[in-house]
Amino acid sequence: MSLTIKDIAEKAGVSVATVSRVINGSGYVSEKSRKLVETVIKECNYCPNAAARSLITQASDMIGLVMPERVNPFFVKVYDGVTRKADEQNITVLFYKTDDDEERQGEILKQLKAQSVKGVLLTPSLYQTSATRKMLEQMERAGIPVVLIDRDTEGGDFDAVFIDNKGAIYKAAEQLIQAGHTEIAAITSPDVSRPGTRRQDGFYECMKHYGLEVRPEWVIEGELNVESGYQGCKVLMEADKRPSAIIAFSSSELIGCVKYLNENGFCIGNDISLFGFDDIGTFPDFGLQLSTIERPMREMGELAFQLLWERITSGEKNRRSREIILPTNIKYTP
Amino acid sequence: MSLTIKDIAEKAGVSVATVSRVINGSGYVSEKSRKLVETVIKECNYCPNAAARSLITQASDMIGLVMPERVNPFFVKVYDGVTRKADEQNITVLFYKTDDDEERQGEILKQLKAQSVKGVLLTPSLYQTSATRKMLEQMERAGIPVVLIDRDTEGGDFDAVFIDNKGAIYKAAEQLIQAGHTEIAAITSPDVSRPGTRRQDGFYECMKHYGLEVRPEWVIEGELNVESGYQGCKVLMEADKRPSAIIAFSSSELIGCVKYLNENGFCIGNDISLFGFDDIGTFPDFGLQLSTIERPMREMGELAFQLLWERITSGEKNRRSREIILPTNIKYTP
DNA sequence: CGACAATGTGGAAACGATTACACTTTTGTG
DNA sequence: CACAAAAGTGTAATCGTTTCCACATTGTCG
Repeated sequence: MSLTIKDIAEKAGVSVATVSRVINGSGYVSEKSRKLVETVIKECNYCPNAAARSLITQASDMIGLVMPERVNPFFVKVYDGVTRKADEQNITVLFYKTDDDEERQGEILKQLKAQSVKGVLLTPSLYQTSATRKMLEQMERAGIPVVLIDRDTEGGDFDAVFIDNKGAIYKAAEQLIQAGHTEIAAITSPDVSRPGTRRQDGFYECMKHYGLEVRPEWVIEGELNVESGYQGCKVLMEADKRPSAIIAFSSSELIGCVKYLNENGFCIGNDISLFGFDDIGTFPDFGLQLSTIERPMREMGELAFQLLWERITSGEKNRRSREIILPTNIKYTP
Repeated sequence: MSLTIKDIAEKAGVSVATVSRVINGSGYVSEKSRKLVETVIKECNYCPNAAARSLITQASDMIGLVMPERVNPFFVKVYDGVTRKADEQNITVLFYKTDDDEERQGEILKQLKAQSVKGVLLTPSLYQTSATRKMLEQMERAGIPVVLIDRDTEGGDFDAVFIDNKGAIYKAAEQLIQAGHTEIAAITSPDVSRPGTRRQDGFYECMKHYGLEVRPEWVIEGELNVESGYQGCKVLMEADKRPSAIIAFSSSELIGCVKYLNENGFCIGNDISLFGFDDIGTFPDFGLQLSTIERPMREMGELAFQLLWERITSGEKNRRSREIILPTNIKYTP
């Protein structure tokens, strides 16, 4: 159908081997041949067939990025970071979502291996079965490095990039305490995931450290969505005793709080202090007086890619696995 | 390295042809052989090499999605729509960004062709040179269908999905007029792109239709970013004669307006009415009284994929090219 | 000048799948 | 029961590259 290397060879009056050498810049090629072949290639707008090349070299110029979701702002920004660095190396990123479905995740990994990707960046699904384990082992054996993002996996020691979720909530609570707050409530994220439990740890640890009581009725279990933030906030504000500050453990819950407070005539930053994660935009732009915890999401993606790239290029040396824990940044608005 | 079809054939005691037939569900295979091969495949977790398959069939299970940016909320949502539908067909989407660079765009298209993608979804870069034209022609000839998204291209008639940008601004202005506004200002988007000019058309047309004057100093040229919205709003509000309503032609400019108005103590919806595109979240959640134009971005991606898919599966029949113009949805908040 | 390295080139064997073709066995039909 | 059609199987060619190897040419040095 399309032009092949053979056509180019014929047009240039050389052998396919020579054309190949020109394309890959390998082996000996005379200046004359090189120039000749190059002009023919340009003229014909020839582009070597990726499949054929991949088949013989047992490699491709792709990596896989496997995450639970695709539109969630957190993952979008991580994706952005990854592609920024990947673009630099002319690597194509295959972005797959698992919907936190283990089965699906296994299939995706299998497919990625079939595509001969150079490596895989993975945010493992919450619950783990053997399917993934099996595939990860196979990738390992096939020399396809894996780097984890944001979530841990049991067994297998991989390079990984995490966010300091515990420290984030700790710092947020500390900030509030230092500003004089003692009655602090939390709308948590579910503790099925590591990030979730770490955030809870941070909260309890900070409160304990400063000798403050954690009222059980002031710890509301959120569900990572706007609605649960709204309802949680409602419960807190309608209680006999109101907290003076609320920490929302996710951006959706934070928005839920904002929504409730706005609808019910509370003045944020005055009637109640709000703290939360911010994946959305910049709240101050909207005239909202609340404090946020900022996670370096893009940087996370960039680092993950770099870790992976080192593994890919270093060829199995350097076998101790590295774990990077990125600090968050507090934007405090009194 | 990995298991090949040959290994499976040996283990199952059949020929590679039979294994291949089982995998592809083609040709005659006895029930006995089928079961046997299937269990061996499952046992070994075998997955056929994508490159080899692609090489012989001259096809892949991928399509290309080529857009100016990757993190812009508009494109993210279109991407979401595309992948939703693509997932259903087990198609992998290669998402490339051009940065509105023609050169780059040409390279990407070339690469996509090298990958034997099944089709391409494209939002062409603003300025067009011959590189893209050349590649599009080549794709056409190679039987790779192309569907345009959001932006037009000169020459070549492709299937396309657009948003009714003219109607959007027209309806917005109309809404304001019917609510009694006569002094309406606009912060436009640059008229280098089709969507940009169409929006301007809508504004002028509506004002003309209702016999209202368009004051030149009330039409500020924005630049699709927060800063230009902020500055534009500032100019409008500091003028001797203030408009009673502002239409921002993009979401970033809208945020810029909100920011300026908040910082300077204006009450949105009271001192001034605001209308704009909304790619961000839902402003009412943040307690903001402003009206927005909602574009069906995800639907746009879904439709674009469907158009492409029909082209891919229908094999060159149905050659009149279709153009879909999607209506926007006005969320008016008095 | 002869030997040996360095440089340049092309032929042909891979890579791992699909599939046309030939062949054997089973089934169906009058 | 004969004979055609249908069902089942395997061999080998093929896709478009890369790369090993053999070979030819040139340059260098004792």
